[in-house]
Amino acid sequence: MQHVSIKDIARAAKVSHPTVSRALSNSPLVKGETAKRIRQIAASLGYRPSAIARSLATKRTKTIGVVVTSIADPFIADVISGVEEAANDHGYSVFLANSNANPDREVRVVHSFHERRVDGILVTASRVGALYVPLLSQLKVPIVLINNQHPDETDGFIYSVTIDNIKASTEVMRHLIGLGHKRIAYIGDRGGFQSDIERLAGYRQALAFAEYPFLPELVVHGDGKPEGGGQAMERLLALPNPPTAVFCYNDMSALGALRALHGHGIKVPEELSLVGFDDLAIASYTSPLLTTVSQPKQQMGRMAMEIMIKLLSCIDSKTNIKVEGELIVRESTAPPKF
Amino acid sequence: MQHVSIKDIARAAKVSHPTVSRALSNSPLVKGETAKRIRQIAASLGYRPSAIARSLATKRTKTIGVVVTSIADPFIADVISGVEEAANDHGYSVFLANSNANPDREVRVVHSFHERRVDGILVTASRVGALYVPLLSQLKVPIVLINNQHPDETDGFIYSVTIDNIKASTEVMRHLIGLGHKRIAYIGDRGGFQSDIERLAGYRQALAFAEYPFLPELVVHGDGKPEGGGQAMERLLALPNPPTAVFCYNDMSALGALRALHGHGIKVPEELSLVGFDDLAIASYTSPLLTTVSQPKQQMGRMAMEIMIKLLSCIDSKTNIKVEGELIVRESTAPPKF
DNA sequence: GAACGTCCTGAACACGTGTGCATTCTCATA
DNA sequence: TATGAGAATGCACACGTGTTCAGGACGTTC
Repeated sequence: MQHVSIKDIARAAKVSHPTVSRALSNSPLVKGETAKRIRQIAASLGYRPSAIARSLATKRTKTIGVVVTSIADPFIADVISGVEEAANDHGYSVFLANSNANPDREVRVVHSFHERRVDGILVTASRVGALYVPLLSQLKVPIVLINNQHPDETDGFIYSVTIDNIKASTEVMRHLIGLGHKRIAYIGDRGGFQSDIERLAGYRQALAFAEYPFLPELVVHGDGKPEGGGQAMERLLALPNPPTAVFCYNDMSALGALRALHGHGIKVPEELSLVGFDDLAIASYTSPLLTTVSQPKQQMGRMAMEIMIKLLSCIDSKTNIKVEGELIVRESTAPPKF
Repeated sequence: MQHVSIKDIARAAKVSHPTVSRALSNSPLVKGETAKRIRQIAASLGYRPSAIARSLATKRTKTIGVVVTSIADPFIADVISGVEEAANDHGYSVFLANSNANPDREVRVVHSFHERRVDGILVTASRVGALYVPLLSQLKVPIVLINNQHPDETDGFIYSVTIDNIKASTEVMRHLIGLGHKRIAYIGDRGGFQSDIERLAGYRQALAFAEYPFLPELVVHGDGKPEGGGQAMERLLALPNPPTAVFCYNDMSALGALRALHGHGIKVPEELSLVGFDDLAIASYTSPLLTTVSQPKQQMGRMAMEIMIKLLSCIDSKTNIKVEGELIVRESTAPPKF
């Protein structure tokens, strides 16, 4: 006999197993004295209830499936950290699965979650493509997206937590404009991510507000990674009239840009100002330290999980929560030199 | 009716539910023709078997619990990535839980895994304290440790995957000694981690082999994080005769050391050589690029999971697997200047 | 002393799947 | 045609928990 069951306890206590079940769930239906005795016996036998059997009976697994595009992404890792913590606090466990942005794998992951009868699904930073939404909705399970990278197809059953990209982006631009910069470039991402689109929108709004012209040649695209950021920066430097400040879609792009600048012997921030986005740990250890936008990553994960738990308790929640980023001014920005 | 069950299929196919069960598991006991018809009906009804019910019947959940000290640690995140991938490949799902090195939480996590009847438990980079081992062994479930930070208390039922710290460490030292360094310092960790002890042992072995004296003042302790690394470096710089090369317990410590050196205007590697350990992504984006030891992080995770799966298939496996690190020489090491 | 209400307990069943065993069906052989 | 073997199927139960309902024990009231 591998595990002790409530029947074993029942035998030892000379009662029936439903009584044990009730005693252990502190039901008022069982006499205090008996309940106490049963609980003592359960403890002495080292009883641990089977979540499996309980799930089968109650049709709730207290389990959340979390899909990530990559766990190795430090941004996502932080978010997951908050997700797991909140889940644990409420007695939920998380199934972690990464899709690697691979459609086949995404399908397998969702099927796996379905078979395991998760109570809800959390998706971080995914594009939730055409393929994905019907699959998910078919499960009839609450879904919360974190930093959704798709316009907005909430049919009412999809909830989300995202950062207010436009606001954060205009704040970055206000900072640069306030320092006196006039030729400000934007290094974006390539894939048409929603966050990229919004940050670019903020960039343009701020330019318009300051009555600066929007110059298409100052918007170039990387790939969200250092390689692409470096290449994008090279293209900016090759312009007849290069920018004096560059706002990058994310810190990884900024890292690549920084390396390219190092390679050209261009001093940051004396000759060129650089801003990132995300405030990854690495941003505090570059030289110069990177000015960037901090997102409350752990908190976003926690909020997403708490929305989920509310939904599962049938407490309705706000559909789309926007959190605010915070501009962290470090050493990579300064007034232009002339 | 939320989910379709094999009974629903049985009704539609006018057979009994055991026949459906057998047909869907490709049992040879059911006639090919009938099996095909049943599978078609199952597909058309969108049937997904309940892993819960199956687990209850078979007493195997195809589920692995993974305990980490922190998901936000980039090293661990990479390991987990390999773990999850291997698990997915074999039809297993992973429960992720972080302990934050908090004993209360550790206990809760293990209990949670126990109740969920996981088939096995994976622990990364944990100290597996006195509290922990009996708890885990009590579950009578295979356990695989990754980078275990505790001497060795494998009572036969604990398996592990670790890096060969001593070998990697002596290789680092051979590199530095080969460059001509004679005063080489070691910035260690504080907690008495096994990996720290072993890397220090490799340091001493290499010194002995080269017939250099071991100087206690050249061994200082940080905390495995940039702050501690920086402070440790400050102490080394304050010595009457500072080292010409510094070998750091890990990249995070090296990062802090590098900042301290920047602060003092000491050029790396011209005036002082610096080596890290782990080859975190960040090591490729510092300036200068950090010479360090690369560990096959994802692969280690994958191997650990594959050992686990072997164990669950009753195929015995090597108890302790050691993988080799690789010295990555980048820009932070050079011959001493005099 | 009977009727009634309250409090507690146990019997029976449900959840969805897997499996040992008995049973039926099919077909070839005697 | 009867018999047997072997293939195909169904019956019954198990897994561990929760829940509904019926019923027993006990005390109170008329």
